Amino acid sequence: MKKRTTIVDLAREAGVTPGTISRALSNDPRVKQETREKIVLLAQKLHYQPNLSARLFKKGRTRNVGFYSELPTWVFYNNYFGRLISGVAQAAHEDDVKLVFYFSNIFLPSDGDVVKAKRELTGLDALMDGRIDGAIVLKDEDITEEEAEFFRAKSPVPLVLINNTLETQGFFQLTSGIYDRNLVALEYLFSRGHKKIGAIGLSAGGVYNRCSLEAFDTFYKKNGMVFNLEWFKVPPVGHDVSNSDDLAKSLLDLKKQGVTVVICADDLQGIFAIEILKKMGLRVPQDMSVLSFGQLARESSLQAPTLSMIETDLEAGGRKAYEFFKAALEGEKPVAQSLVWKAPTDHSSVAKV
Amino acid sequence: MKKRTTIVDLAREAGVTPGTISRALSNDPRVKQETREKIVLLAQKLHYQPNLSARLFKKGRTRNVGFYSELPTWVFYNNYFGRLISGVAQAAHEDDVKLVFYFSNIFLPSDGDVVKAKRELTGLDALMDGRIDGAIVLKDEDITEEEAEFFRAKSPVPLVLINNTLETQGFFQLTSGIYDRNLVALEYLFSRGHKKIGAIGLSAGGVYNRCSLEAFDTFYKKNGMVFNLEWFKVPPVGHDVSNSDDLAKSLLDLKKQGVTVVICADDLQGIFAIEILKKMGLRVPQDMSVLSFGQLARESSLQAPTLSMIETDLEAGGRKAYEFFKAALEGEKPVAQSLVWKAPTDHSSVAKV
DNA sequence: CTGTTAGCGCGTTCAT
DNA sequence: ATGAACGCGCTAACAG
Repeated sequence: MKKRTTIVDLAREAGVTPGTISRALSNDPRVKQETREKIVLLAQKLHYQPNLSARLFKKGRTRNVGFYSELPTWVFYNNYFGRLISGVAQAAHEDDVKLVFYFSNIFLPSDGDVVKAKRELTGLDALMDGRIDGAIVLKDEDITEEEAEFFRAKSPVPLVLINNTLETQGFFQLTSGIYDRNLVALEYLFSRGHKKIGAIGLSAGGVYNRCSLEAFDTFYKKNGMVFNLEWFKVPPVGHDVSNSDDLAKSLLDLKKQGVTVVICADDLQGIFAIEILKKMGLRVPQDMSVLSFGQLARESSLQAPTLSMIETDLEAGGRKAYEFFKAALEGEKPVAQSLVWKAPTDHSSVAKV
Repeated sequence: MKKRTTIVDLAREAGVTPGTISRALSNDPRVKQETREKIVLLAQKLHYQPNLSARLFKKGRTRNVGFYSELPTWVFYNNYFGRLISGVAQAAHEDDVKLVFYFSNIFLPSDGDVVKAKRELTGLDALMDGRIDGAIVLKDEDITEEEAEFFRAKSPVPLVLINNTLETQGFFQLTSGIYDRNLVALEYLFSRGHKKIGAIGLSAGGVYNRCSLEAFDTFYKKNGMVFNLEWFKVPPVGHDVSNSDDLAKSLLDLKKQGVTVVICADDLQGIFAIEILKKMGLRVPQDMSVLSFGQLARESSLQAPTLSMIETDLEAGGRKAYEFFKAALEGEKPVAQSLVWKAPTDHSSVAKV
């Protein structure tokens, strides 16, 4: 492998000092035209590339933005998170900032070393390693107040929290808006005449179910009705949220109770639900409508006539997260914002009751 | 934002020199136990985090591996490339190396600056910016010999080429094996009795069609038969490879010619083909079998009874690419390898002819 | 055992 | 218009 040609090599070759090279290549007006031309030519000839690491190191910046994820690497082929990341990547690229990935170690075995074990515990520590100017943080669960306090006080790099449900003081945040999007869904379904609305949650104990239920409860109360807790189905602990057997059992029970529409946690769950309903001999959406959140994956678009989506622009969300990172770098006052969710404009996939 | 506490701050506070701090924290045996403990305690108290940028800068390494892509950022939510990237990310993470993304600028407008324009032209130049120890390169088309020559001679960082079809001397390579996988497909289909095999290609002029056709030609000749060029359908230039109208026309034509199975370029194309065949009143796989390559996306798994896949472990491929990067760093001799493609073991989705 | 010095590659002074 | 010197944070070599 070829050794890097440094500014010193170039200076030696050109018979000048490194300072002159630096000035010549950064278009400093105080350098003789003739010298500059000679240097530029020589730089091309020797294929000199300034070492950005060194340059940025001196400046105390890295022009790297971290993306921290506590989820496994399937975020790279997941329609939801992948699109979010895609947005971040685009914004960063246009800004000539590199996107660097950090994954938590919580799934890896500890080797017993205390320092390492501690790092594995919080994971976020790694973001303070000096290799990034700040990070966009995708937590699995809400950040604890203890963690928040620590990073507010000690972190030399700003953190943008995404996918949090609570507002954590002192951080830029882009929440996924589980509560919000369920409200949008409920309003939409009410407008289509649905009164008995079912839902399939995610694994028990998580924020998704909590926030969703809160939205259901609030909305039904506001309309002078009571939400039946039996209509909110939570897959057994440890089960895949798209497990066919669980889904079939839940859907059958909902149907028996006269539920007319089921809200699924993600598009995949929705697609499976539709398949199961059809196998049960039910017509979708006439006998049961199915609704979910996000953007349809390309493969799922075949389901478009039956699956209705409460939509959001995830790539725009990613861009927004990057903007927050930039704002935080500039020292601006933290802002919390939710993804914007919109009701469908094409009503063909949700029955009118 | 808090200022970083540096090794100097720590040294001042502890009443020792930076050298001692460095040794104490890197478990150098030549430091008194008492001193080390004092320093470790103080480091925790002040939340000192060694600046990895500085540390690695001195060592002349970055512990960053680049992933260069000439494809848009949908690689982040694409089932094929996303899984490949996922494998790279896992391997890098386990090795405590960060994954940094580089995207080509070929889709962005030039601002007229000559240097920038040149960079936008090749794109790969950016990989020599000193921020990474090497890179995994996902090109859209094969690397030109001119480019190859340049990087062989001038690049201070090793490049691992993926998705290339040609073997380029002097580089570690993981080819996607378009030729190979088609051979596997053809052998499998012959073993199931198929003699008239159709295929849908990608946009005209690309390597995919070229390599596929070569495989078809070779295989048929070897078996004393002639492959009918009419059986290889190429979508019109500029059309989406899953365009319904084009697919319908192609499939109808294939059926008329007595073709019994169609090989699709990717799983999405395959899924659409199945839908179209069904709409045309044909039974899949009895009247026409559909086969494709890769790993089924989760959403596509609903098609399992009808869509047959020539399989490969893409995450393993990503890991392999990372191994190649490591080997290249160690100065090992370049190796070219193809993804390993396997015929299905469950034959229910391909009819016996 | 610990302090001192030098230097990684670069940009930015301050001189000349 | 250019050279010389310094420093970013850290580690390694050399002293003591």
